[in-house]
Amino acid sequence: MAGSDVFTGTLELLILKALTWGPRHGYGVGRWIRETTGETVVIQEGALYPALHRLEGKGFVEERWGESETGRQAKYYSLTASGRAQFKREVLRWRTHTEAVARALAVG
Amino acid sequence: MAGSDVFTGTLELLILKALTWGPRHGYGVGRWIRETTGETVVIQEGALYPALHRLEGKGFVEERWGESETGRQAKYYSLTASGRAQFKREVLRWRTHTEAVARALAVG
DNA sequence: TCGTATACCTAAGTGAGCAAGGTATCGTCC
DNA sequence: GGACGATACCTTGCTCACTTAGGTATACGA
Repeated sequence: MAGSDVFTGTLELLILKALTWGPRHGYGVGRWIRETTGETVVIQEGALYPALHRLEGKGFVEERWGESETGRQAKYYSLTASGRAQFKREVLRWRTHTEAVARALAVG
Repeated sequence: MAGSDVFTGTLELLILKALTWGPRHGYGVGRWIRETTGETVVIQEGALYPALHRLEGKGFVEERWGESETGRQAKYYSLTASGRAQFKREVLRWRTHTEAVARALAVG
C-alpha cells in the first residue's frame, strides 16, 4: 500500500516541523522523525529525499552545503518564510482532518 | 495531490466504521462520512466505489441487493467477521500513527 | 580490512485517490 | 409534460506519494 508507514501527506508536515528549530540535513531530518515518533514513523530514504526536493521546488525550504557534526559534507535545509506559512497551514489541515476522523470513530 | 481530502489510507477505516452499526449502501456510506465529519471529509464517488469493491475483494465486507429507504434498488454492504477484526487493526494503526505525529508536532 | 553508521541519490513499480465522464430512477416544481 | 435535483450505481485515465531496490562515498571502530 502507498502509505503503509505514513499516511500520505503527513511526511511534508513532519519535515517542515523538523526544520522549525533550525537547519538540518536530510539524513538528520529522517533520524529526527524516527526518534521523536518513537520508531513509529520511519521514513524510507526513497521517500525522504524526493520530498525534500519537492519542498525546495515549491520554495518552502532552502538548501546549503555545510559540515555535519561528524565532519562530513552535508546538505542543510532550512525553512523559508513561505515554508513557515505552509507549515502553519499543514498543521491546521492535519488537526482539522484528524479531529474529524476522531469524531467519526467516536460515533455510536 | 493524491489525498487532498483524505489522508490516504483513512478511507477504508471510515468505511469500515460506517458499517459497524449495520448494513449500508454505498451512497449512504459516503453521506454518513460527509455528515459525521461535518463536511470536512467528502469522499468522491470515484474513490468510494472502488474502495468498497476492494474491501469486498479482501473479504472484509459482503454485498447484497436490497431496497433503499427511498424505494430504490441499492447494494447493501455489511461487515464480515474478518472485516470487524480488520477494523480493530485499522483503528489501532490510526491511533498509533496520529499519536506519534501529535508527539512530534508537540516538540519544542 | 571489514562492517557499520553516516550521508547523499535515482529509477521503476504500485496503488489510492482525483477528475470527469456515464446510466437510471424518483419526486418536485413550474 | 418537461426540466431539474437528489438518489444510486458505475468506469476510465491520470497523477503522484510512497515502496522497493538498487547505487556512490566517507569516517570510524573492531
